[in-house]
Amino acid sequence: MVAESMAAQAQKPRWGEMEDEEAEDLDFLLPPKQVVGPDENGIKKIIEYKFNDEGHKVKTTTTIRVRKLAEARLSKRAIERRSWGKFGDAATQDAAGDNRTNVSTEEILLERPRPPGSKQEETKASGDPFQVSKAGGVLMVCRTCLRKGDHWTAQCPYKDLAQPNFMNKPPTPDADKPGLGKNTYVSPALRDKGPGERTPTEMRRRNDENSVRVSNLSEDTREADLGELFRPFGTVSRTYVAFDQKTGMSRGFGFVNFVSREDAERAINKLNGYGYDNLILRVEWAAPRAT
DNA sequence: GTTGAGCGG
Repeated sequence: MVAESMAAQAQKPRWGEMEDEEAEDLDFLLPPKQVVGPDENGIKKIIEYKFNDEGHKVKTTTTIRVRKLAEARLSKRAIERRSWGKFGDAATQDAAGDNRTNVSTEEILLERPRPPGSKQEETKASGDPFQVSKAGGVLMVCRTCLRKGDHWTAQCPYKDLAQPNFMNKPPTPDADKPGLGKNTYVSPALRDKGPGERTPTEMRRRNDENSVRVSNLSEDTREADLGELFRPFGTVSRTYVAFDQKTGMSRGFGFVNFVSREDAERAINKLNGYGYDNLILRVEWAAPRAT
């Protein structure tokens, strides 16, 4: 049965193979292909024999110039490296058992994966940290200074303090913290700070004073673009593009905050009226945000 | 003409 089908196949070759088989048979009668060179000038000759349409034997000589290593822009070091043996993991693994290439399963969060307002992410019932902490007895954690059980964010003593002098001279609202007697040495890093708390310097506060408003943005301008545009003028602490809550479309304006007011001023002077994405940018000091 | 999100007991 098996032999029969094999015999049938041998007698009746598939049409796609016919030409190849024919050629193979004829090639057997021809002199073998010769390759000469390449010589020191990179000249390589290939001599082949074929049958033309009339069945006559034809000799074909092909001359090609092979690129020398130097022409391929390989440095001497690179040429030398070609003779090295494999090392590292590659020395003990063949191509089949290659585990040097991995597919990453890491989650990469996109900047704006969906328009805001569309309900897709549901907070799991047990996933809310505040629900858990309430049940666990931890009541208040201030988001500004991370102090626990002391005050809420809105009542944080640091909340309304002015930024520059404040950083040089930290206030001491909690001098009576347990374990921090007045005569005990406390390292500068931990001064006026309990475990898990933020020093005033660590607290990130928005600095609206150096806030620059940018308007007439094209609708595909994103925060990263604003960063690139304004970074040359100085350290940018924050960029923001206003998006419509419902449509997710840009509202055509945004804000850039600078660490230094002077940098912000230079950016305003240079970029106001600047052409960007076929639009004329408007750059000015931002008014204090509405409550 | 157009000025920002989050934030609770």
